Amino acid sequence: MLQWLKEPQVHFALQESADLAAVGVCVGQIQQKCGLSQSTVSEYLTMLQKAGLLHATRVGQWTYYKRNEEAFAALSKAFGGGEI
Amino acid sequence: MLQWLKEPQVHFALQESADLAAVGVCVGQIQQKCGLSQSTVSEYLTMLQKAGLLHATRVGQWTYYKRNEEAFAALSKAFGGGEI
DNA sequence: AAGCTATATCGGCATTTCCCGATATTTCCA
DNA sequence: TGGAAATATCGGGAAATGCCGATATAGCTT
Repeated sequence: MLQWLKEPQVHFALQESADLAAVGVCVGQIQQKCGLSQSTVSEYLTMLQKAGLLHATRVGQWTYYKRNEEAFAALSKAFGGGEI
Repeated sequence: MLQWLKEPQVHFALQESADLAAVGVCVGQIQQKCGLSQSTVSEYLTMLQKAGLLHATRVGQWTYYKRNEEAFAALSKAFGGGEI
């Protein structure tokens, strides 16, 4: 799921006038792709957002999620920096 | 535990003539330090070894575990290299 | 061989995590 | 305003994980 969001243009069909890379991908699209239930996907994305790994934007009835690359860079640094 | 094994000389008393950095740390020492049961520690170390993160060396009645830094480097690279 | 020490494996209980359906909430549209 | 669509939250069953004591195995030492 996180890898899909790394390159949304590659993995998701674009939604009307929405710019996938800029605004993100909505729950329904991800749900459809991964095959889990709507509640599970929503829950999961909410967790990742609360953990700081994703950024959520509510637009109308949709919530668009996209990666917070800074958080991933920090994680990467933690690994590479010998903290683990 | 993995962080302790990063610098065994710092976290463990050396055992007789054993070179901690070279051969590793035995189960008993780790168990004593982390406070979990012998079976739990052994089980955990075995898992990490099977996962490729640790290297095990049996010497007499002791099994010495040390980090497989290459595996950690690969993990770090996976994070930093955009695979995640 | 007998007994001791260090480690490994097994069976099982307690807790946590995964994932779902049902329901609530938010927002749009007729 | 009433209803439909998208998402969020709740309650709970199933599966996985954490950790333990008991027991098995391996390698001393006498």
